[in-house]
Amino acid sequence: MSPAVESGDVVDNVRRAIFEGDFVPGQRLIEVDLSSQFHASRATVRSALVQLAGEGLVERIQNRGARVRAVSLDEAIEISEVRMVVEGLCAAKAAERASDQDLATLRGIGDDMRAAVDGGDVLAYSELNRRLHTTVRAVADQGVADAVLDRLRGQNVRHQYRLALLPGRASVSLPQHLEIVEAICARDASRAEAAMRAHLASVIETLPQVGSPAAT
Amino acid sequence: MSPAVESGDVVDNVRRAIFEGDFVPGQRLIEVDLSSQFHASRATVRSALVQLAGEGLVERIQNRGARVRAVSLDEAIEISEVRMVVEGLCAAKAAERASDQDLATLRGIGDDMRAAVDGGDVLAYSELNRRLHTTVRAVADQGVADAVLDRLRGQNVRHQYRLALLPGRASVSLPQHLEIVEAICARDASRAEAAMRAHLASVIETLPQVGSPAAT
DNA sequence: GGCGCAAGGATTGTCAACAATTTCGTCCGC
DNA sequence: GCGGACGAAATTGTTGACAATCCTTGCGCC
Repeated sequence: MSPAVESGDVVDNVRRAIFEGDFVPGQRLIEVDLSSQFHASRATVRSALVQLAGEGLVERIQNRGARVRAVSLDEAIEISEVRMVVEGLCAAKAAERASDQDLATLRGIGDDMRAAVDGGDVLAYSELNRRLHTTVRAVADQGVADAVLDRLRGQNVRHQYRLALLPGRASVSLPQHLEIVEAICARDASRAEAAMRAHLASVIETLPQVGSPAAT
Repeated sequence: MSPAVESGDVVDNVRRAIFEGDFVPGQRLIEVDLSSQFHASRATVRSALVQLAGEGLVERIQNRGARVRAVSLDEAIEISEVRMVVEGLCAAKAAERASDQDLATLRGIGDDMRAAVDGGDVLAYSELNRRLHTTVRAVADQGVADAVLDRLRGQNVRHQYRLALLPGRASVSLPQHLEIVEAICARDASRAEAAMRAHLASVIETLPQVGSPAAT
């Protein structure tokens, strides 16, 4: 059916299209095209583009339209540096605030990670990686940090994604992940922060190897 | 004159109005009112509100319009916690990257701060405070961190502002500021980070004393 | 007197048309 | 052959009107 589409949907659709690579970095986003593609009015699309520009996913230039923002390797590194300190903060908060239930969840993720690496299941490990970071942030219950991280993650999904597929990456990051879990379970805030920072520092070191992301 | 007003101007005008207290937290921002006040079309105002919502200055609810976002004390603390770690990162980067010229500038600010506190010039000290943080960020040359901090600062200007006026605050923060300068001048990244974090931790501790900001 | 409820006003969301700007191809002069 | 001016096409920016939604107010009913 020709769907009735409201404002928020267009934002979500375009965002998802960018994440999934349907719109590649640098690609022009022309308002009429999007409006026909998503069955929304041009005003709706326009508003969506303004919002996405605010999220840093889209670059808008006066009278010249919008395009998918391309993040350079240098910028991806800067993003990861900020992530490092903010996720470090979250880890510290998580160590302070985690309930017994939370700790059990974290330990479970750690165990599953070990199993995934043992079994050579890269995909499962990647998913667990995502879940560990998400859980730490949830436990930290730090809304501002969470919002900042969401923004930053959106901007370099492409770099992140390629990182997980590097051969041998898992065996490097597994002990780091386990150390994060242990530190939080020990309710040692500064150790948890240090562990998270060490992990992300290692990610940053690895980033140049994956290089600038090309098309899918 | 009835001025021709373009999109970006409305954003700037509304942002400034919020900063200067012309629009108080919680106040509704009605599109037609703003469009007549700033001599812009409603679509332009609308776009500006979407953008400001992205900056966190304005809260927009579906079909209910926009209002100036009120940040609670709790949220101000969270914001400052994130600032603490990100400015810490900037301080560390600044220590690594500062040129001799930069160091001279920082030392100059430090000296002026000492003088301002000696002379009891609270206003000058407040301005120097702002300049020290700005300079550190500039020297760090970390665009992403800079953008994050800009966003965060915009959200709690009101809290920040009141903090500087607390009696006796300057004598507490002066040595912290000087330690930041010294650490950067010693090109000691981790010491600089620690100094910056200690300073902002002290700010966070002080925040509850200023309380929730009332109207001007 | 309090409560559900409908009508009215106020405000936002959406749309289509128009104006302004940029971009790109073409043609002319050199 | 090459550079610059001209013009058409493409695209964005703006405007006014209309539709949808929410809030308020006043009325009837219990």
